[in-house]
Amino acid sequence: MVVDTERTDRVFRALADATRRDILLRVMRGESSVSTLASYYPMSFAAVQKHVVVLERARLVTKRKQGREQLVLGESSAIEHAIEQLERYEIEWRERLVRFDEVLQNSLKGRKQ
Amino acid sequence: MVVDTERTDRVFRALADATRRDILLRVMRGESSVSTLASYYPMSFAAVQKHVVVLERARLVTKRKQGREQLVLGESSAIEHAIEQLERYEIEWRERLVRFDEVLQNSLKGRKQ
DNA sequence: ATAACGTACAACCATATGGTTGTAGATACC
DNA sequence: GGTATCTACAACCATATGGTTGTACGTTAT
Repeated sequence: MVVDTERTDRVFRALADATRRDILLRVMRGESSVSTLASYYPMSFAAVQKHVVVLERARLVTKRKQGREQLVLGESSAIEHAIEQLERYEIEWRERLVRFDEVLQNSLKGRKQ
Repeated sequence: MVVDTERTDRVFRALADATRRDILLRVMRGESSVSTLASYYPMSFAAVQKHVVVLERARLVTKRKQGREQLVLGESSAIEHAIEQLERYEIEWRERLVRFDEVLQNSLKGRKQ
């Protein structure tokens, strides 16, 4: 079950930065050129361009060339992948609660006897 | 809306490592001492202890002392926090699809006239 | 043709990260 | 008491990360 860790690593790593999360929100609302994105943040164009590369490698965004611009667009599948990963933990949690409940039930039965 | 970025950073950062994700799965199944956890991985006790600290700072796990052992337990609220964050992106995505659909509908109406 | 714009990428820097070994303090065992 | 176990933490190292500036190249505008 240690499949896909590379991808999962990259997705969570990409999401672990506030600037990248903000870029992602913007490009899920609609595609935007890299320089337009750069104009929103108090850092150099190169820094923003690097953030886009990180998002791209995590497959959270895609780019398409239009003239001299590179338009960045959010990709929903990677988000879904991340949510699926997290839901595994929720499932574990619920199963744990169920087991706890069983133990509780058994101990109550024990008392009644 | 730039609230809570520190916490979100820490949660995603903590999840961006396969060893930490595995530790998290184990301690959501049931609490475990740090040295027991360490026995599962091909690295030093100190390395695993550091991973636990990272999970702890992200509030993905809690510790409680029992004798000389420190028992680590998964915390569901941080996972839920992370899922909530990700669902924001899903919502953006759906809204984007709705807008796209509206544009499409309008262009179809336009043609009919 | 030349200037301006948008992008990519290299080189560099400071700091963070993930690992190591070693040391020291509590607690449990004999 | 003495020894083994569990944990925490410091010091260290190599590499990754997030930022910078500078350069090069293709595209658009004058």
